Amino acid sequence: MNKNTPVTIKDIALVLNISVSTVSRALRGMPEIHPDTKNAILKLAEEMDYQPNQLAKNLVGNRTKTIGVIMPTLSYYFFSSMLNSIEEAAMQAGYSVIVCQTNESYLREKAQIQNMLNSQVEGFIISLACDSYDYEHINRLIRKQIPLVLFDRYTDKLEVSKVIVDNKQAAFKATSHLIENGCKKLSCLAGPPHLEISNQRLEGFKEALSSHGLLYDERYVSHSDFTQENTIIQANNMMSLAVPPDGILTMSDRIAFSTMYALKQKGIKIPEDVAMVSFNNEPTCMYLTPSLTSVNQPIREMGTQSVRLLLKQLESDKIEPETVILDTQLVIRESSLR
Amino acid sequence: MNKNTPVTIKDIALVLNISVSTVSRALRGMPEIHPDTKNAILKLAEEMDYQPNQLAKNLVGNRTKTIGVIMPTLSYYFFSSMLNSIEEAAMQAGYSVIVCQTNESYLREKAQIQNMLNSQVEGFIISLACDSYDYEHINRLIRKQIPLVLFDRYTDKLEVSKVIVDNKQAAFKATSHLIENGCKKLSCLAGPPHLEISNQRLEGFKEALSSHGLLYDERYVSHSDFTQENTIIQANNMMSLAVPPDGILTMSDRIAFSTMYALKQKGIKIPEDVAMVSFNNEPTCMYLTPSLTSVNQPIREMGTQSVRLLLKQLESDKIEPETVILDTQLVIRESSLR
DNA sequence: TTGTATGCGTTATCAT
DNA sequence: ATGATAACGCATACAA
Repeated sequence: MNKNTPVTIKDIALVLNISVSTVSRALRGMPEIHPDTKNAILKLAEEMDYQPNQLAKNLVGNRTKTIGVIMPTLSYYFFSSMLNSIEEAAMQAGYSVIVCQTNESYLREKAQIQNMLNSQVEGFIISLACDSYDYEHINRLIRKQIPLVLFDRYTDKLEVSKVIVDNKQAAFKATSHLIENGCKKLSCLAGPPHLEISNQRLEGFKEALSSHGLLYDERYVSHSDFTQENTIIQANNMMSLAVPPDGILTMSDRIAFSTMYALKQKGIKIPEDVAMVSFNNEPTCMYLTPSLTSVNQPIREMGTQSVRLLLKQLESDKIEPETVILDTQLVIRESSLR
Repeated sequence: MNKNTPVTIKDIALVLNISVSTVSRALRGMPEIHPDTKNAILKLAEEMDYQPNQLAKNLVGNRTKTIGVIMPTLSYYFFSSMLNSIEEAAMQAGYSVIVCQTNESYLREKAQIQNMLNSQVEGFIISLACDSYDYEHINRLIRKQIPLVLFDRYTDKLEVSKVIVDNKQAAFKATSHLIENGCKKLSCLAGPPHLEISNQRLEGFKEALSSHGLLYDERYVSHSDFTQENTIIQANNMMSLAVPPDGILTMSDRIAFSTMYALKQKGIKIPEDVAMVSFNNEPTCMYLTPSLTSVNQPIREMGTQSVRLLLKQLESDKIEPETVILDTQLVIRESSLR
């Protein structure tokens, strides 16, 4: 027996010598149907191991009840955890989810959105790739009136629904915490400069400095992608300044981990020589020595809200873009206390 | 303007007053077509922003060129990294990938496989959930002759293609390494007992003991799910034995991280009091203090091989199950050296 | 309660 | 080079 072609309602109808519509109705549990026929159909379907073809269903129904999720990567807890939360919320609403990773590539982002569109996803939840320097692909979605929500990696250049945290305020709190713990010379290892989220956090950093009477010095700010190699180089540069910083704010735990590694190699003590605060509060933070102080984002809530905003667009006839701004908590651990 | 229904080849045909078949041919770049008509069609398609409906294509073609990947979770580097590697290999072969996470639940595994099946995926790459205690859902795939590859979390109860590492040997090497570094009383924090992978590693652990003249003592072995709470309890129990272990083999970095955390709380020094070796070599291993010795699995290679085995089944008419066993490397770091 | 006919968007076979 | 028509698997309006 070769790759057997799947059994269809037609096959069932043929065997039972009835019409496909009757089979279709029975299988979907429609009311107006004779118990006997219904039972016969259900029994045979079971025996033949009938599986409905979702493609066909979706095609005729012109609905897929599927939402597409675009992630920069799934190799970081923040995003994979968001995915979990989105999936759960979506499932509760009767939607299923398909995901893809852009690996921070604009091209892949564009291509994947296109693919999902062709596969008839009904809406998108997107966190932009690092090098998404233009937004034409997103604008197309908007023009096509495809429901859409951005989270975390958003941009102000688009009029869309977003779920974000108050990044400026979070960075302000984090930086103030460093200052209050005695840091005088602060450095910021930021993310890519064209990421709005990065700039917002940098703003908060600056404001904290000035509101505590400290001077902002550009030489103490560097922009990194999230790679380990790059980050280590930048961290080392920073510590080689004539007056090295005594406190560092990193904008992602990924950056922080590499930085701590670099400092450790050089025998620089955390928090004694340099205090550190970071963003994301990945589980790894608590496993490090010293454990890492980090800004927690309410991942579960972000997932729920993203789905909520999307459903709102999905289920009503278009609606104003809406922005949900959630609170963060600074989770204080050893790396910033002295 | 309301949620505009997508433009189809029919719409294009209508506007140009030609037949849909001509449009279809032009769009697919078939040869026998007049340059003028072709250009007109392409131009209009562009203008109307036509997007082919993949559902319809797949339905008529009776192919989706899609493979389904079932992961226990994506929140661990090993699996999310495998996903990357699978995606890359699949893409090269012209297949796309859809993923889902079972969250270690048998029920979700079963349901998700069913969903993907209904969505006409052509084959599966699966790593079994922790509590997949029966394999009937997998057996159905086999009976239906759906191409299938298991990786990492496999079982010997199924005759299917697998991509795994030599777990017994890896555990043997890891354990021997501990013994050679002076450990006399070894403990093993294993995974769930019904996971073949867990048992294989336990075998290797035992063999290493006996081949070094050490006694195997069941009290020094515990089985944990991968949760932090559970692991911490078990680690603490282990250290409360009359003669606590001076070396611990953990079967996953997730278990190791929690264990190290527990030991740190109790002021137990690693590696001085207890040396540690683990499995998976997640990036976090190098960030810990002490850095964690861990068994590396060739993730990229595992992904490539999984796809290769799947393609083999996909593209020929059924083939004998094949098992690929890959080598591991023990990456020695501070946690095991003394 | 059941069957017939039509359509979902696309490809493919056969004519023309 | 182009068009008409059937088909993919299923749902549904309408008839019977």
